[in-house]
Amino acid sequence: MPARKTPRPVPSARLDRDAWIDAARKSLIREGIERVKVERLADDLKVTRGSFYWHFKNREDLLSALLQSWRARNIDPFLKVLDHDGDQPGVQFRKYVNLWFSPKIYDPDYDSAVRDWARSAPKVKRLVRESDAARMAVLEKIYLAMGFAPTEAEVRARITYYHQVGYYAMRIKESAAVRAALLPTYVAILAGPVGTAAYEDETK
Amino acid sequence: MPARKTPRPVPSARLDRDAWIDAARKSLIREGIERVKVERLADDLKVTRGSFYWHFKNREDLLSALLQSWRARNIDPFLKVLDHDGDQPGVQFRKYVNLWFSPKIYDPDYDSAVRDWARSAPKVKRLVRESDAARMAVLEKIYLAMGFAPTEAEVRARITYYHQVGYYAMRIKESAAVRAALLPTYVAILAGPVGTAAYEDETK
DNA sequence: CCAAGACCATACAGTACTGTACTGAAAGAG
DNA sequence: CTCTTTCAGTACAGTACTGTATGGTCTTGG
Repeated sequence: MPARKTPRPVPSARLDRDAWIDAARKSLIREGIERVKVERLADDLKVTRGSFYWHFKNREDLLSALLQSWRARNIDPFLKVLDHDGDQPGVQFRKYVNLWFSPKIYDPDYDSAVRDWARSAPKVKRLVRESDAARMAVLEKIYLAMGFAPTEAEVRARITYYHQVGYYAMRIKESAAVRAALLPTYVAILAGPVGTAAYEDETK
Repeated sequence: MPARKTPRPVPSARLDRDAWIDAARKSLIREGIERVKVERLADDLKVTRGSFYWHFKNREDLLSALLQSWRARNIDPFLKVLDHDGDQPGVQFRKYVNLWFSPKIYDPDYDSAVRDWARSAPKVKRLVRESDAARMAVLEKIYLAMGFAPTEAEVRARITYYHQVGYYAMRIKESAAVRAALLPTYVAILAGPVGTAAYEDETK
């Protein structure tokens, strides 16, 4: 094992696996999985497909790598919200919601595109279903900690989560200002007086 | 669709435009627009593509016919909820929500599939955006009539509508019983005490 | 400097699709 | 019964893709 992998300042324009995966991700988001074609990606990257078949066994290989990259990137941040046991529910709620406003961490278009992909790919469908369940369970725990009764906590978690999925599925492009202006009303309706109080405590 | 065609008792197994559009719709819902191919549809319908190119100019012609059929089928019912001015807001709300539980009238999978299609087709994107705005405006009017303040009516309309889009985007398959059991809690959270009272008045 | 790997181009074979031109058959109107 | 319309099959040309085989060209460690 050569412990000395030179961290070089990009001397060559040559590609690695990640370059292809990245191109595939962009294409997936813009045009859907059925238009993620080896030939087109090669054109985008200004190389021939010869390069691709050196890095990947075939198209399927690329797609499963792409799916793994999505998993690593768009799921974990939501689960980590519960990591600090000392946090008040209001803080956890705020941390969770803030992720939806943090494009550097969480890319909702990527989520929507993978969700579309799941339509025709059972493997993808399974992974998306698991991810949704995991992220929704976090919300439900937060609502429970806020003091809502079990059924109500479940329904509030659903409404909050589905609402967010729907919002991004609709691909609305609103300014951050507009979203921020409506946020307090959202919190009041979804988290109730308890949530609002806790939320405001923490934003002071 | 002004003229009335002869109501024939299906003497021949021959196809008309609608047969192709119907096959296209099913394929769209199951596999996405990029897999709606003339060749595959011909296989499904057990004919050759010779038939297709008699009914349609080309593939694009089929797709735009498909989009029109979606529009006629999945938009109008929601707009008609406001037709009877005499209805109480609670009644209108119930009528609206009931559409989501009426698979014979409204097909949410069709909606989601068209929404996916919109990703890569600007024309579709525009139509979907208009449809969403129209259906959401109906909800907002209902909430206003219930007595909510403008901003709150807007946010409640958003939450309700996005939530529904999200629910169907996630392709959850729950029994009607489960959904019915949670419905009162949904109504209580989304429509508040006012909506609940009106809703219950009308379901007695 | 030079051999070994890492990366890319070229050429080929094959598949799935679109669209056009033409031919064939079957049903209803006269 | 024939003629026209309506629908479907056949044949062809062309495009966009996948995947394989093979050879070429840089880069780097020894």
